[in-house]
Amino acid sequence: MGTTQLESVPEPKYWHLKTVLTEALDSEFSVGEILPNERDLAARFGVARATLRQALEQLELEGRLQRRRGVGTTVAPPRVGVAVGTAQHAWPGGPGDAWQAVDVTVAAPPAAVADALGSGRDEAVHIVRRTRTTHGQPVAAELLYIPGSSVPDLSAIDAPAGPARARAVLRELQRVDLEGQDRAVELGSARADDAKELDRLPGSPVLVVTTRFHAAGRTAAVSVATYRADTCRLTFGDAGGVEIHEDPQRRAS
Amino acid sequence: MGTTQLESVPEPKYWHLKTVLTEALDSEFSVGEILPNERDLAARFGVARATLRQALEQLELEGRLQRRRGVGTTVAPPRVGVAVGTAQHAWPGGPGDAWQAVDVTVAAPPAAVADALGSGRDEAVHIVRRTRTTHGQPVAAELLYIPGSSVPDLSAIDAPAGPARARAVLRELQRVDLEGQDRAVELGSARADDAKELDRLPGSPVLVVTTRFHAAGRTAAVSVATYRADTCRLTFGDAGGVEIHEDPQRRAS
DNA sequence: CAGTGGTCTAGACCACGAC
DNA sequence: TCGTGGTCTAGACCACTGT
Repeated sequence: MGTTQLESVPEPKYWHLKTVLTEALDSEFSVGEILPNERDLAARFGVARATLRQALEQLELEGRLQRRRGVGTTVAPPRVGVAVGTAQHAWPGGPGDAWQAVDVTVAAPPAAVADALGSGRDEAVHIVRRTRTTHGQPVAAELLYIPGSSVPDLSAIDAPAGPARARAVLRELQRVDLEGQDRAVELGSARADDAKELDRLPGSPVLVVTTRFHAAGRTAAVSVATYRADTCRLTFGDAGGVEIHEDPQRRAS
Repeated sequence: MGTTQLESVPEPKYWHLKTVLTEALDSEFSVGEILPNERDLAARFGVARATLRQALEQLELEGRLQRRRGVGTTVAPPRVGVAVGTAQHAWPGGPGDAWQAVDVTVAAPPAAVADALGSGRDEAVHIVRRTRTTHGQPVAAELLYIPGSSVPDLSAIDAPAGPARARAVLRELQRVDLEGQDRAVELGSARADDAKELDRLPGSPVLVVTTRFHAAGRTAAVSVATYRADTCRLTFGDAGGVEIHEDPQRRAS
């Protein structure tokens, strides 16, 4: 008898749906095109709307679709390559920095950040909020934690709250000798405040990039940047080169 | 009257649930502990099981929970820091490499990889499969695409299919002068084959690390590595230093 | 076998965007 | 006001794990 494993592991419907939709996206749709609404699509495929949504959610996670409440579902453009590893050994806010300062506050950081900074858990630090855009679209929101000991001359600053004051704090930072930095990338979900900056719903998947800046033999600042996982591909260029513009996981047609 | 935005934006139930569960995890549960099953939890919170699951899914995405069919839901240990940026300017398979070769085949790569290699879309390349484990747990699966032109002396290899032959191909690679490499990280979902290696369900979120190796003025190899997003934090150490062991997004208690 | 998480259904109502 | 995606319900059955 044929021991060829035939249908012995039935594929979930949403998984099969995803495959079908992926192929349709590759061959029959162009970037920006609007798909039929979820109720129509579900009816067309003969499944419940929840099942159809499970497939759409995965495609959105993979950056193939973009869904907006009140508008519809559109075919997403290829992910944008966002340089993260460039300008190594440079403080944030230096020349060529891709970020835009928003404001600065003084408050106690999250416990994990306080530990990284080696400061007390209730010790207040400067918290600079910055955003990053590419092609006019917001791609990342950042919180930059700077202990007062890293910017000693801040007392002279009299800029009012807002971007001007944030930039003033960053300018002070440039005066310190930066010895090195290290980074970590992990998956997270957008907090309410970040989601707002990124024009996404809270809970959307984000790539969290944590950078520690070392100076004077200790951690002088910590940056926690959240990038939109649906639209971004983080690039770490060790050597100059052209960007990969297509999803390497995407199968050959 | 009071323009203080009071409850004008009601929080979704699953979002509130997630907050409550997060706090409970922080204060009342320890790593490895088993949570009540989904039906009981849903009843306890007075919501439908689907709503409860929406909260659990996000917590799993954030690496706080681990769910296994037929077993239950457990409190996940903190994410493992996995070094990705170390041993720069070294071919895969060199000394100190954390990967384990599984086998090697010859086939045409996905279109995106073929483009990166500058080879024809139907041109076959060597495809080395490798896996990576930490603390006994599988954390990543890799496909390494090597054009025949990068390993010219392969004809002499007579190792049988399997790990031995894969290692032989990698050994040939070491003979070429590596000029540089660049990397990209993005969010993806596990294909069926990778999911199996990673002991996860197909579609699970993964961090896809694409590395291009440059030699002789061209791209000599491309690696596509998929890391379990739930258990891994990818580290790019530019400077020696201690790892951050806690989730920096996690709020202070 | 019993118990768990995974999939699926057929509805309902809500929040948002555009007109 | 209308159409969209987002949330939620109360069930059902399936696939897997351990005993």
